[in-house]
Amino acid sequence: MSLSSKSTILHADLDSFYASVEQRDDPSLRGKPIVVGGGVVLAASYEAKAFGVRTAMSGGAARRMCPNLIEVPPRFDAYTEASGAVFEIFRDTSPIVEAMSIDEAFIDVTGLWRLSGTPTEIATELRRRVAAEVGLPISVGVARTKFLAKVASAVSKPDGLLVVEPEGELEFLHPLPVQRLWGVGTVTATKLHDRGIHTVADVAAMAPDSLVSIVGRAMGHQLHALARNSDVRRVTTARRRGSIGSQQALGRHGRSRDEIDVVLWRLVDRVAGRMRRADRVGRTITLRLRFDDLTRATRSRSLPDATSATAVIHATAAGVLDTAWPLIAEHGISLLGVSVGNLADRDAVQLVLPFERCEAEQLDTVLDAVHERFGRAALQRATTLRGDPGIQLPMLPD
DNA sequence: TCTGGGGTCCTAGGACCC
DNA sequence: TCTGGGGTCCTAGGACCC
Repeated sequence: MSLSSKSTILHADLDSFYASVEQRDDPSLRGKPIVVGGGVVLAASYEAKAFGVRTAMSGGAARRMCPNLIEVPPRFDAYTEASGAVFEIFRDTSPIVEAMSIDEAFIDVTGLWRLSGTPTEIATELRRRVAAEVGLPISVGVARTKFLAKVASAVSKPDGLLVVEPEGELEFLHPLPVQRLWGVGTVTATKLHDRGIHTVADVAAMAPDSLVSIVGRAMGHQLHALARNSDVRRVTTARRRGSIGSQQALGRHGRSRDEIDVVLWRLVDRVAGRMRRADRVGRTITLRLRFDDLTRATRSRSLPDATSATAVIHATAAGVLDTAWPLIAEHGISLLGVSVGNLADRDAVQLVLPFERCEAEQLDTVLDAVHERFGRAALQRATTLRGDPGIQLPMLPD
C-alpha cells in the first residue's frame, strides 16, 4: 500500500534537539537525565522527561522532580551547526523544504517515488542519514497533508516513524484529543472541554457556527476544517519573516532608568544588525514589557518610512519607553523586548519611496531610473502603488 | 511552577478618508 | 442638520507555536 494520491508530505522533527546535541558531544551524558539551560529548561532529554521534566519549566522545579538531573549550559553555535547539517540532508531528500524552526521542517516528496522509493523508504533513509551523518535522533511523520504529517511525527516520538495511509486518516485523527489540533492551547482546550468537547471527532461533529461562537471566527473555521481532515496548505520554501526582534529577561538588579537604557541600546543594536544583514527594513517598533507580576504589555509606534538604522530605531524605541515609564515605575519590569515589524526588502523600499515623494515634473526621471535599475515589472508595480491610473507608461523595450 | 527567547496570527476599537 | 456604509491604517492585547 502506498501514498499514491495527490501529495506526500514528511514532517521531520529532531527529538529533544538541544539535549540530544549535548549527549552526542559528551558521551558521559548519554543515557542520563539532562536539561539544557540554567534558570529555565530549554530542552530535556528523554531520560529527564520520564521524571516529568518539561521545556519551559524552572530549573528548581525540574530538580525537585528529578534529583539526579544534570544541567548543561546551552551552546547555541553547536545547535545552529547541527541544524544546518540536518537541513542539508532535508534538501538533499527533496528541493521542497519548509523550515518551521531550528529543528523541524516539512518536506514535500510528492512524485519522488520513481527516483527515491516509496514514502516509507524515503523517510527511513532520511532518518538513517541524520543518525549516521549528524548523530542525532529524528522522528518523521508521513501523510497526505501537513497537519496529519505533523501529528504523525509527534505520535511517533521518540526516534520514530509513522506513516498515515490515506485510507486510515480519519481512524487515526478522530480519537485524538482536541489539543492535537493546530492552534488549540490551554485556553482554547479549556473552552472546548467546558462544553464537553474532548476529541477531534467531537469537533468534527459540530456545526461551524457553533465552533465560531466558542472560539472566534478564524479559529472556528480552522478547527472545523482540520477536524474534518481538510488541510490544503502547501509546503512552501519561501517564507519571509514579518518581524525581527530581541528580548532580555532582567534580573533583580539592573532596573534603574540608566541600566534599562543600556539594555535597550543592546537590544536595538542586535535587532538593527540582523535587519541589515538580511537586507530588510521595517516601520513599526514594538516594545515588549513584562512586569514583576508576570503580566505583559506592548507599546508600539510606526514610522513614516521603513528603516534599519540603529539610531532611528533607538530614538523611536526610547520615545516609546518614555511613554511606558510610569507603568514600569509602578509595576516593576522583569523583561524588555524590542521588535521591528512591517518588514520589507531594502531594495523594494528604495523603489517606492522616492516615487511617492516626487513632484509631478520629476516623475519621468524617477520612472526612468526605476526601469533602468529594476526592470519593467518594477516600473509597472511602482505605477500601481502610486494609484494614479492617469499615468502613461512609457513605451519600453522588454 | 511562576518562566527564556524567537516568532505568528487574530481581534477589536479608534482615527481618518471617501 | 443629521446621518450611512465601507475601507485602511494604527495600536494594543491575547493566544499560540517551537
